[in-house]
Amino acid sequence: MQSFTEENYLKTIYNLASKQQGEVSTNALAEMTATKAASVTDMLRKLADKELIHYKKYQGVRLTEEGERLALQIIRRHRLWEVFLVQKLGFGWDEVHDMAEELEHIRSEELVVRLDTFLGHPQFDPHGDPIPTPTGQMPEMGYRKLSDAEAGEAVCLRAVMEHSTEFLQHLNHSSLTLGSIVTVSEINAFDKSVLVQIGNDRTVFVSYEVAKNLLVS
Amino acid sequence: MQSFTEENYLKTIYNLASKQQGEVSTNALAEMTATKAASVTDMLRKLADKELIHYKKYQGVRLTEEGERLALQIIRRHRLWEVFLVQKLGFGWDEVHDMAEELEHIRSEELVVRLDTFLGHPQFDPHGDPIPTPTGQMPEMGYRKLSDAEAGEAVCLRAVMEHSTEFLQHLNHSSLTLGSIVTVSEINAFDKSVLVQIGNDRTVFVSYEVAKNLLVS
DNA sequence: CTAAAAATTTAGGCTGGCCTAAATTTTTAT
DNA sequence: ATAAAAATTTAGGCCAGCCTAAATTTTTAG
Repeated sequence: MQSFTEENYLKTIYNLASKQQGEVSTNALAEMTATKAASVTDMLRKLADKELIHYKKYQGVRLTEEGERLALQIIRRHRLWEVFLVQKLGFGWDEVHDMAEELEHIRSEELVVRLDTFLGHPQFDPHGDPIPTPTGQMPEMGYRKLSDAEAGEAVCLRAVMEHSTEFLQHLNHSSLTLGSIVTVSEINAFDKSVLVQIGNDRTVFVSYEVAKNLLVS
Repeated sequence: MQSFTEENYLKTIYNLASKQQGEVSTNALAEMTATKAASVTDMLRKLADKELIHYKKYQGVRLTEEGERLALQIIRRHRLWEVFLVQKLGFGWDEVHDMAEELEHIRSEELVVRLDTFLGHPQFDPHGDPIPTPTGQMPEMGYRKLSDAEAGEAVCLRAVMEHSTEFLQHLNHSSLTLGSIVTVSEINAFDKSVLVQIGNDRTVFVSYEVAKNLLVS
């Protein structure tokens, strides 16, 4: 049985690893967990002793199979609770992260099973992220970034890569909603910003910074 | 802001205080929190420093107004989550205590407000305990114990005073359900056990130990 | 290729919440 | 009234998870 803190490290290692290739660095973990590198090193020794990570000094870190299984279990819980908070309690997608961060640690297999059923076995959380299966598989979505689309293309907004309140509220203001079909009408050659058309009437300016964090298909 | 552990002490002090008059003892707290008396003393000093309890050495402990407000807030959360687990997720009333024990510590005012609305502003939890109001009032129910009823009386089962899985499962087996009207048909003079009639056909034996933990009106 | 910079680990220390053993206070029984 | 028993507190210590400062290793720049 892992502590709250150990679970957070596993989840964070998974999330960082999925954004790059190779090992995850101590510093990156320190930044994500809002602690210092020395504290991370302590915890890595502990997780390595429990065989939840592969760890060689100075060489970064990688989850073991068991570590990945646990990480995916925690991410599954997190995403299911986010669905609950948005769909059942009516929170905005920009409000639920911190609460889900706490709810994900509630220790009960049965609770997750029943929550999943109650929610109708959702496939995606409110940010478009796929919900890992009960057996610990992360569905591969094969989305592209909006910033990689070509002018003239019509694409569907599928997910966000950035979960901060500020980013999500910015999308709210721009009427950029998951599930919308948008047409890329113009790509600025200088700053790579994008003009997209939503429906027939509305044209929205999307900066490169934003477009890089929007996944489409 | 209180720690998880501090919240548990406040809740436990409230619960013990409501079952007796006067101050709550260190030993009683040690038993309820499954720790040792010395550890309780440590925590009492801390809570007294924060002015959440009135505490004089060797004299037992009592909540301050602020302490009681916090305790009732935690109890409110606990009972709302129990309603959620039973009514929305379909858990049995004998299965939800430990999960609610964790859920009650999730830190979000807004979450409690929305959960309450989602559940339709319930007045009682699945064990018949009243849910404290948002402003921190504990509704007074004025129930009696079944063990205090007289032969011939018809009473309604309202709540249980013991929340252990074993006790609740025993009630399940005996078809003693909250809301049922039962008639006390006989009180054994020797062991104070009770025979109650449920509906027209069924007669159930209720030991004094059980009758003492059933509240009726 | 090497020296400086960056990243990481080690050493030693802190706090919260727990423990045991010993000391102290209160209660109970004679 | 007082001695024994029970309850409580104090003293000192442990572990998890964090910290800073110093030491070490790796990476990078010239």
